[in-house]
Amino acid sequence: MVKVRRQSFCFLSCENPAMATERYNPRVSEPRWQKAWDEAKLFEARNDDARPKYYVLEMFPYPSGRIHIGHTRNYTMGDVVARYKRAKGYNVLHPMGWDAFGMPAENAAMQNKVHPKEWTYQNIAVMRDQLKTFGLSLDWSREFATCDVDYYHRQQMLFVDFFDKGLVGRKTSKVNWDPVDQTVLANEQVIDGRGWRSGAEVESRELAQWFFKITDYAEDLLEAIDGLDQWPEKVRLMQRNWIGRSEGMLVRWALVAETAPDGASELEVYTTRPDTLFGASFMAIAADHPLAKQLAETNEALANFCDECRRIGTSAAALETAEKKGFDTGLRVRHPLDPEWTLPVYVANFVLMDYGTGAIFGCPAGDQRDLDFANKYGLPVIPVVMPEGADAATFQITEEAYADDGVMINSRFLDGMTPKAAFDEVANRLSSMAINGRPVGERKVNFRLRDWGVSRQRYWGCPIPMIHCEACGIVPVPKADLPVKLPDDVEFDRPGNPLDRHPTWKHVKCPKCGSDARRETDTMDTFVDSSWYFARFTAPWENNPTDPKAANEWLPVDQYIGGIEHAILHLLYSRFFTRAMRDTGHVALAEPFKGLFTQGMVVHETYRTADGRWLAPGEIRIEGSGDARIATELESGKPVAIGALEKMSKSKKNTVSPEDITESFGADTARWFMLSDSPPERDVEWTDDGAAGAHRFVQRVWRLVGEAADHIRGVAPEAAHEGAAQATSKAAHKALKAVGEDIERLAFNRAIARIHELVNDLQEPVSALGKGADEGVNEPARKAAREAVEILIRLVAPFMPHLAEECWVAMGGEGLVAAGAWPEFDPALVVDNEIVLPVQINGKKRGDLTIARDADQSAVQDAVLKLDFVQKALDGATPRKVIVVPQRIVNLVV
RNA sequence: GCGGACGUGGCGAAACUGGUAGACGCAAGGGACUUAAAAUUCCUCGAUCCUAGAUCAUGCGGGUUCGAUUCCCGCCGUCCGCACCA
Repeated sequence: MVKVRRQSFCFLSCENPAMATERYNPRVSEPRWQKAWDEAKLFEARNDDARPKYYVLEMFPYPSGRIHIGHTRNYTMGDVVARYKRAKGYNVLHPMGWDAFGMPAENAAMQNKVHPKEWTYQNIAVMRDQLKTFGLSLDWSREFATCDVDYYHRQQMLFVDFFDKGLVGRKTSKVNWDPVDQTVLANEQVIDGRGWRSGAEVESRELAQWFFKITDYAEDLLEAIDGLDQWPEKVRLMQRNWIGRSEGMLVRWALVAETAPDGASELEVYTTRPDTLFGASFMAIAADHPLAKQLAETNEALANFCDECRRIGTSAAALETAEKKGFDTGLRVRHPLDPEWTLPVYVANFVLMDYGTGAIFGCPAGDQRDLDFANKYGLPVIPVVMPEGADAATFQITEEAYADDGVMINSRFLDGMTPKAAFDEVANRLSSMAINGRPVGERKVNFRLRDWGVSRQRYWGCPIPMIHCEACGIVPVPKADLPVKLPDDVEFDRPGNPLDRHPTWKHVKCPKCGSDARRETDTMDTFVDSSWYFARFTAPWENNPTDPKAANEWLPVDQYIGGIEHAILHLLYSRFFTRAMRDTGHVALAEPFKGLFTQGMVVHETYRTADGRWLAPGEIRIEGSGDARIATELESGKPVAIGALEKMSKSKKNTVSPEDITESFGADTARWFMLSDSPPERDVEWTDDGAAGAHRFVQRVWRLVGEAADHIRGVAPEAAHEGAAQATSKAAHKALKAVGEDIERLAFNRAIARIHELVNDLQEPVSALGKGADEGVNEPARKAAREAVEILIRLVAPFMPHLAEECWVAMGGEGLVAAGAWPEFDPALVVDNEIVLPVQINGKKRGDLTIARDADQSAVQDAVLKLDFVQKALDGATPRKVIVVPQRIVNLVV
């Protein structure tokens, strides 16, 4: 059988005289209803609406040029929630905007000689039109792009406020330099030693950078994760690990004077295991430690070793198994609890300068790295913790360190304690001792989280509103002088920052002293732009960054939907920003996103020719099915290898464009398909069969409604509580209850299954309406059918809003479905008076018992014992045990 | 290496706090309608055994329980995150 990729459909019913209904034509209907919603301004949220609010937001897109089918799944999920909540009576805010600054616009400028601004706004125009064909219930009146002067103006105001509040800093530090993009990257943007966007190997450079002091909030950002109970556990865990809190001590070790270089008298280390202090056998410092640098000046071998460590440091990913290496500096330190005991100081390649103090004490018995190191250099290994019940006299550590809980040994006054008690004992002793006027030991909480470097040496970003003055130092641009606008006349013929080489832009007068000064030419990391857009949506017309009243009413976002790839960066930055905005008076809350949902991707098979070219789905033909499928290239007729399901990407050409679907099947079909079958958090595979199946269902609903319409138009809807029609009403009300619950849980695939069931259940009663029985007798059936079909349309509406409107008209309904209320289910119709209880014998199902719902335990038991198959199984004996689980099951043990 | 998630028909999956395993859909096979196709519609569809019916089936091996896809222990596999964090 040959399958053609896309089928054409005749939209007129093809010559079936029994059914006069035309096929549903989305190409005509969809634009009509989009226009109707638009004209009614249905989705424009008002800030003065008294109804309870609901804020649903999908992560806004980068305007790369085309909307991707993967985007639309994300937006469809949000749209189902938005439409459902609107129907439930909420004042819903569901906005859309564009994450519009960033590198690709500059790349386009370099390659195609288009100005980044022009490129970006053109892309936005195209993508906006594409999005609109999906019939999303978005409030387009609040739309903005982060590259709008209006938006980045307010971002500069925030930057100045943060600066005044001490939340912005500037420091010279080692940064990750991306040699391809010629810019600095945050730690989070370096993945396996490579730039997250360019993929180039990142170099290490010293630069003066602007920082947001996210570490000021480290403790709070960590603790508040506990309260984010509507976030996926996975994301919460990832954030906890990223922040990486540890409790330990700073310990200052005195240097043995004869071995110390000029001016150095102590070595400060950070440790989480002061309890193992008596197991120490060496000190290790980072190659970049000041002491190492000082010693290297007069020790060439050491200098060489440090250089080697630095090189490994930058390409660490490949060297995960890198051997532990050290260099004995000759320096020695005194043990703080035994002045007679001195230890050697090494420079070691596994000690990081930017964690703790860049120096550690090595306890080989309790740490695998230290043990490897000690074994290599013949340093002593003294076990100080042994497992409970082991023998202290014989317990030894040779190849494997013991890092678990246990009992202290070989540790003088700590012997016999638990490590925890020993920790406290050592902490107390060291705290009360002094060295150079400071305590020898101090308790200290340390974080893995670093401050957020936001300087980027780029043009297409928000200018940092700061001025460098020789006399006054760093001076913020006065608010009255904001915005600092990007100049339009820039050249992209060379790498580097066009702002920096612009002839006039950076020359300004110092706002303080009036002398010649220089503008900051760095722009902000684009993650800054997306760290507060959700707040801006609450009052995008406001002159200040926010209207605090509006922001506080709308925020937090009730349901935020986006990709798992933002689990750390974007979400952590946004949580920081919200706190910083709180502390500068722009909002009154700390957590921006109450509910978070991370959706799966849309994936597609890949196709590749023998000579390695990727082919698009449209360039091939598939024959056969299952494992026997064979693909051939249309143009050449040559065989094509069918590859793995992968995230749709341009490079692999396995993309499906939204137009492919909307132009043939319509947006409703695409929306329905993308939410069917796969749970929303999982990936969904785009298949043509699946899309065609979804479209069949669109037509099926349309036919069902068309079939019913003639018989129920003008009939008042009313549920049937008795008689044959009751089954119809029960099916509808049960589905109504279930679908509502499923949408609340974002279980769209389950909701869709329930709607399928309802359509199956309604088919027979609807068909029966036409079979001309006496009108009086049919009246309850017609009323019940009317009600059930209305419920069906309401249930379908969040998923397939255009179809729902068209069906509503066919039924002679009034008003727009999109403006209508979600019906309420009748509790009496969702329970059955008679239930079917499965009956098990010894845990295996042997039959059913149909019995009144309210039958008590003994009645159930009596009825069960009378059942034929039970009597047969018992064969006259009495069961040893009868287990009756009310409303669930009966189990007999014989 | 550390941490986490997951593993159910040919496929996507469902099964609420332990209670009928496979709802719903896709694919497949067969029939009806049609000159024919499309569309529609009806039936079959986890495996094994000869039908009735039974037995076996939720990655593998154990355990707890009247009863386990669900809880516990140990393996195997897949995916994700972190990665010398002292």
